[in-house]
Amino acid sequence: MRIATWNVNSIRSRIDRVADWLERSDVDAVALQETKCRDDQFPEDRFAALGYEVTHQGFSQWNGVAIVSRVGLVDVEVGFPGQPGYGDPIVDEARAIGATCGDVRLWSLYVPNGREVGHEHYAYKLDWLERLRQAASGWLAADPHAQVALTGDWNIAPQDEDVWDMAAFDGHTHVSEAEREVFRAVIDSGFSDVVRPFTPGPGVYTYWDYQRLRFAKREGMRIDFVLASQPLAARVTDAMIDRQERKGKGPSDHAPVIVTVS
DNA sequence: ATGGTCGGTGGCCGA
Repeated sequence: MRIATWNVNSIRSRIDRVADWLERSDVDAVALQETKCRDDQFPEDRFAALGYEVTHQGFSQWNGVAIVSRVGLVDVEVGFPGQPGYGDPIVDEARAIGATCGDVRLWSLYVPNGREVGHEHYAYKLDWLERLRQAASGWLAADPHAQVALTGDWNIAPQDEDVWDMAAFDGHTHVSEAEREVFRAVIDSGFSDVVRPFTPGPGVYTYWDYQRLRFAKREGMRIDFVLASQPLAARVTDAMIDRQERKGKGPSDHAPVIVTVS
């Protein structure tokens, strides 16, 4: 079984590329982020034509998460228990959706960006991650054999080598100690990054800003992760970051991350 | 050269 995660930066503008990629990638279940559409705008028929079921949560042009699967898609959970909202008034955001695909409990997560250290959105990001950690920790406590994959755009570069130049990020989000601390706390709750062992750095990234020729200059960030519960991690036989998908006409600014599970 | 690009939108905001 092959599972993947991909921040597509608008599913409507990317659908042709995503469909082409699905056809040749032999991926069974994909978590998508930043679909940037409402449920009724999601191009479900394009996935159905390729033999994939879809579940999606999207309210507007912001955020939006989906799971696409050809190995079953059951027990859909929109949002995780305790997931915070944002804004004034506080409203729910489409940033998390879970489903069981095959025997894997797959989560598509779009962690809040944070905007600036000290910003209201930054506090929201930290709270969101801590709440996620609490929920995920609870799932493992309830079932030590749970096959859980927390996948998505985490908007955190956990190590210095996960950005091309730490000096460029001095004082910015994604690299702050508070963000790294809560990311480590998720790991310490019983998950592991199952991609890194197969894609060692430095200089290995999943995201490259559209601006300033970042991709051509190999100046990226590693912010998209597949964190697997230990029982699932033990089954992982391969992983890759499909950076080919960052090339060509009309790419997302993120590459898909693919994991092979025995 | 202190910007540079995308996406969705609607006459900017978010990334």
